[in-house]
Amino acid sequence: MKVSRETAARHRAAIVEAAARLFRERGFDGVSVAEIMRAAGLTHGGFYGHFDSKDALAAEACGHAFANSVRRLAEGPAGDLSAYLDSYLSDDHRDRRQGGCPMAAYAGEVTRQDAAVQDEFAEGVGRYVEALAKRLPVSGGDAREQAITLAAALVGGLALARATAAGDPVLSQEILTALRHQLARLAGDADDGSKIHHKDTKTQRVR
Amino acid sequence: MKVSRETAARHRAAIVEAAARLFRERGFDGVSVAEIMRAAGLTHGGFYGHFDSKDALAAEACGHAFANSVRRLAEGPAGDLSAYLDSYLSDDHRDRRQGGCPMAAYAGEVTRQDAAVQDEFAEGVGRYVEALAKRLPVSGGDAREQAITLAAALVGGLALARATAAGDPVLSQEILTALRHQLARLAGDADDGSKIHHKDTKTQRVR
DNA sequence: TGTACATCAGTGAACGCGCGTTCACTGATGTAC
DNA sequence: TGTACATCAGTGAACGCGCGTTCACTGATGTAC
Repeated sequence: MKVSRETAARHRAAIVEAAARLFRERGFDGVSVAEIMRAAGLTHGGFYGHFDSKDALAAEACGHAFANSVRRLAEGPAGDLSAYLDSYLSDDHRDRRQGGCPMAAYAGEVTRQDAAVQDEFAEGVGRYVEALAKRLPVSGGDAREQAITLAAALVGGLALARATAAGDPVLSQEILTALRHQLARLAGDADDGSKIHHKDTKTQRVR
Repeated sequence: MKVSRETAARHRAAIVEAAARLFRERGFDGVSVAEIMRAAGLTHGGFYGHFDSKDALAAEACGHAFANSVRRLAEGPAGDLSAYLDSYLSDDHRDRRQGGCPMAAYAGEVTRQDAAVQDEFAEGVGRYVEALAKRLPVSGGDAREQAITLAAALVGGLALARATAAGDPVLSQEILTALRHQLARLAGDADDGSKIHHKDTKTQRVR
């Protein structure tokens, strides 16, 4: 049966929302269109009234996830990343992928997806790096290089902690702990040792 | 038709070899059993004479890839990782996934695979971290933490460079370059600036 | 060493299944008068 | 404002396809004598 335009718009948003969560939890190819529609409270047949294809939805869901992720990052205080890093490297972020970092969730399989998904992903990474550079306690051209390195360590660390969680839980935990320790020096928190911060941004240490 | 036991053993090895390459190139779920058998020069029907299931092959292929990866890492000189890092973060490694790092290839999808694959993966990560710690220019308990952080940055950096290669080739290149710059200070190469190496391993800098 | 036959690695057709996508249909919405 | 009807969002059965896996068959291997 037909529903009001307003309801239809809400349905469309619910589909994107459900897809963004399910895709991050189980991968693009691990979730069926029918499953997404069910999660949105609808039946699968109506899907193609909202989207041209599953690929088109994947691209939009990717953009949606990045928008949330970058907003959360940009909202924090400049010059102090410690709270953000601790939350990114938390057990909770490792274990509940649905609302988590789209880079850690999608990086491995985005190359096997539609070009539209790859475009959305690359744009998201660009915006994430930019937002991260702005929150670093350093500035200048070096901030961007540090932001890229920090992003890589976060994404790789979270991905490895997740991937080893079932096979070797102790190692998984050790990965998160090690990264929290080692990356804290980049975070710019005020409570660490005395002569750690140099005026020369190039001497910023990891440990 | 029947073949000699010797030939059959060679066939089995060829299947594992082909699987290890194809799985890294296109993911576990992106390659069919028939495709692997074709790559090994056989037909798909004979597969189940060698392996109980596709999952069982996936686990063995994962172990095979890690064995090669860890051997390559362990072969290099202790105290100088610069050549290894440059090769890990090269365009070639980004573009030819078939023989590349199993962590970067599998991390994203291993949680959706059989338990045997997850076990093999976790064990491989453990051996990789151990081998990497041995090659760091520092020692003691801190070496292990640094090895984990370095591994995370390498895996995350390579994964992000690959994932953005199609959508934003400039960003992809920038990621590799930034990591080569930033991680060089951990590599222990002799040709970098003067007062960079402290006796105190805890002051090892990333930049 | 040579022969006779049981073994079994490999072949290719066939299976059941879940997937993305299509389509005829339904009935509430929203427009034209 | 009220009525009549065209529109179109959502339903659920059906499609074609590729997948992992099974199986009857083939014929070279390798063993028993």
